[in-house]
Amino acid sequence: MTDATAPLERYNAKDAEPRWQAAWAQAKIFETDNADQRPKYYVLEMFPYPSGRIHMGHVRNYAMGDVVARYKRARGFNVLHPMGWDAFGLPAENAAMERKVNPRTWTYENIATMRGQLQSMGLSLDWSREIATCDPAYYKHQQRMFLDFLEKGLVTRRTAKVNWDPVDHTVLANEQVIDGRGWRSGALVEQRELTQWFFKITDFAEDLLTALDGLERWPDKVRLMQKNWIGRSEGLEVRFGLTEPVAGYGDGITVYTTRPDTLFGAKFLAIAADHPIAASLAEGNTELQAFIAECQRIGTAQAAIDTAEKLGFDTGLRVRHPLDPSWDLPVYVANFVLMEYGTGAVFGCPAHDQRDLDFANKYGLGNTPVVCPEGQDPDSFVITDTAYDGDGRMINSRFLDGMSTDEAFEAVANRLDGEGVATRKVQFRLRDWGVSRQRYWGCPIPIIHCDSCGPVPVPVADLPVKLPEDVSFDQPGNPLERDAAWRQVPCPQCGGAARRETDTMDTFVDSSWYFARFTAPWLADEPTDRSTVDRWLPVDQYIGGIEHAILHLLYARFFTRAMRETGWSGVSEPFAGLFTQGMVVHETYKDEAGAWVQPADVRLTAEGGQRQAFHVKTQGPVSIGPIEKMSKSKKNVVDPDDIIASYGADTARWFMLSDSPPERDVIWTEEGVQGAARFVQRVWRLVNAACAASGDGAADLTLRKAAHRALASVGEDVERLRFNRCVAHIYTLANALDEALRGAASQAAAKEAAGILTQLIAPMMPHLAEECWTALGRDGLAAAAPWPEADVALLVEDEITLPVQINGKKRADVTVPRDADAKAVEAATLALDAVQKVLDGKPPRKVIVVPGRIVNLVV
RNA sequence: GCGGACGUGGCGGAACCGGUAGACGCACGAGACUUAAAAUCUUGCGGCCGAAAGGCCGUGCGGGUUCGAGUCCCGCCGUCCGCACCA
Repeated sequence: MTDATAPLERYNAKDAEPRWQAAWAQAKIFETDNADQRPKYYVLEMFPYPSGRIHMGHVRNYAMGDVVARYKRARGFNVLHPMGWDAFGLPAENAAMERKVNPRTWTYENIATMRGQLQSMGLSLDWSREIATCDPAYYKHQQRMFLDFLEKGLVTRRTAKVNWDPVDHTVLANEQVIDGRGWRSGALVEQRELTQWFFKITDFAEDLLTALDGLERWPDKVRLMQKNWIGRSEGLEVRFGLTEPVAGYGDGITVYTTRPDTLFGAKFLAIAADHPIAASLAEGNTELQAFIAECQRIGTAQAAIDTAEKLGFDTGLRVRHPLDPSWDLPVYVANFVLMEYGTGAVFGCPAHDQRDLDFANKYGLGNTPVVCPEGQDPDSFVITDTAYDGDGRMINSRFLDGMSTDEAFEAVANRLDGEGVATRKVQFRLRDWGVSRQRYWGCPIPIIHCDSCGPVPVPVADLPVKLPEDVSFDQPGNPLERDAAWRQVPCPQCGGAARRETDTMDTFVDSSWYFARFTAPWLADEPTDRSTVDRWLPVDQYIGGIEHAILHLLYARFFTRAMRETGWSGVSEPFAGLFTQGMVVHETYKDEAGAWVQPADVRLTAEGGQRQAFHVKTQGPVSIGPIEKMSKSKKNVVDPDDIIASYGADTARWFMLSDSPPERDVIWTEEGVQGAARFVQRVWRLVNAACAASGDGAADLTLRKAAHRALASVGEDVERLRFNRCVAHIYTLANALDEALRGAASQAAAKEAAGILTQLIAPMMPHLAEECWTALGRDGLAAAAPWPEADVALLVEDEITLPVQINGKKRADVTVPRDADAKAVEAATLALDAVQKVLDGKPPRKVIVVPGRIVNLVV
């Protein structure tokens, strides 16, 4: 019943949104009080890198987090929902080189821009807790914890082979090398020997692995990825005695194996090219030197590894089999053995390892099967070019014959262990986290190098070690190394001339504890306050991209444990609930010349279902390409500012939450945004129509049921982060309200339903909700209103309609009272005309009644 | 190669513990209002047969379990993701 005399003005987002943002800020309703005694809820989205402008991925991420924050607030929780900036990193230095701006200036300008953009989204953030990791007030505490970790033995400095990114001129951690390339630069990574600082993440390998089981609100996928990354295996370190000692090395080679059961199938030993014994042997052996050099050359390029043949070099050395001193095995240097894993040496069992088999076949070493699959005749079991790596019965293995592989493993382990030849060893794939970066724009490592005292920690009282402000980027490399004034300092221990560590910390260190800092970012002297951090952590709901499944999420788990060890927190796990959202993707467009065209320049038509695209300027045809992740290179990006300017933040948020399940990619389409914009206006019309309703109330009960059903469903789905379903429930309620207004809803019932609709949209479209709240004449702010309780009595129907199947096919419906028992349902079903016609006087062979679900007759 | 996830209309997707497949939205068609367009409203929309009532087919493919399978089991095919010489 819309009032036709005075046409309703359209909802004006441009006017309403800043107005409500100001109202929220003034009421300070999103500022969180640590002393508030209500149950806490900490919701956090991964903080952004201040690259310049926010992108649609940010909009999606923060829209989701904001729904949770606003919903939990309405549910009576003391919600912490902070925002900050992951502000150190290479792009600032690249900008400095390209545009001659100071990295700090560049970063803070970006922060200002992006803060404004986030604020225009209407996010319910506590801006009073904002932090930037490049602020000395932040990294001071990171330096403090570095020193604490050092004292606890959780930081070490050692020479190691590291991944060197030749484009970014810095070292990368293993986690930061993707397919042999730097995660940022995409450059092929080289191996270099450097002295570096390491965080001893491997000290926690076992705990990081087993604790994954307790992270029940993490995606299985992420837990599995971390599990594989940590890569635990149980095996044996076995010493093979050399028939003759090697000068400068010793008289035995230790290998690591997870298959000691197959020891009687051994045909050779293989050692890594950079194994110490290989180095000893290479002295004076130019052939071996050449082979080692060749291995190292191939070893740096991932592509080569994929195709590289198994190559070996017979050293001429012989070792004795640990279970039979009369049995000698040749020792090869092989290109497939990694020095970094295990002991850098393996024994080869060709029959039961494909790689060993390839190698043995190439060098004519033969094979002896020692594990026979169940059901296979041992006498006819022969291995030619496919190794058998499964379980079975031991054969050709002397005292092991007849045992299972597991029994044989134990028997060998016990025997060799008893003889002092082998020890059981749990091996991890995970390696220590190298945190040294040869870059300027990062947290300085608080160490001073003194020729007489070695590396000396900077005294806590002298923290922070601040980055020098006046730096030049006119030369490649790290400006800190060239800054003599900054570098040269007296040794804190002996007072002699010394120099600062010029490496800075990996920026992943910065993001490994920011969630803890948010709990009390104002603390000047300490990183955290124990009682505060212990009350807020773990984060109840963390939301971010899947790309951090290993990197950031593993580092943060380590760092939280290290903080626990050093007393800065009492918790072990940083994130109790994790949600990984999908990407924002978009169609790609190309003009006739094959150049990428940005969506803003494309006009789409769809006459008769045939989609066509034209360039808005030239009117020339544009071809529609595949849907891909938004990227600058393909120009398929949509600027959030443009969307907010033309449609408003609520429309952008609503569209982001509609349709696609949040963990999947969402396809950004112009039609979709327009659909969202239409719904914004529709809600506005409905709420106003409800205020003007004047029906006799005939539709009231139906409407109230619909409203409370939506209320219950939306609540349940927000809790499970199924925002696309929330959207569907809200549409259903809007349809019901429309229907009821056309029918005869009373004003009271219409306004109640409109009020519920307003509260349901409030977490997603908060500005529109405030405007509707005011139109409905409700007090205060919708953002501060408690969540309405669903009336359970309205959720159940008195009568239910069940489908009736005959032989599994639906043939009729039967309507029965809600609490009808199986007998009554059966009787009602058999009385149906449609059923009687089929039965034709005969009784059904079987009747299945599932109360509240279905009836199935077998005839 | 190893590990994992997924496969439903023109599209995004829904379907809880095995119980009415396609909710909700987008796109599209027809109609109303309008001089016209936009907006809005009504209506249709998996395929085939039919005027309709209704019937048959249908959740990647082939089998199986079950009164009943998108859902469970076995075997294929395809797509995506992660790891990748890890001993």
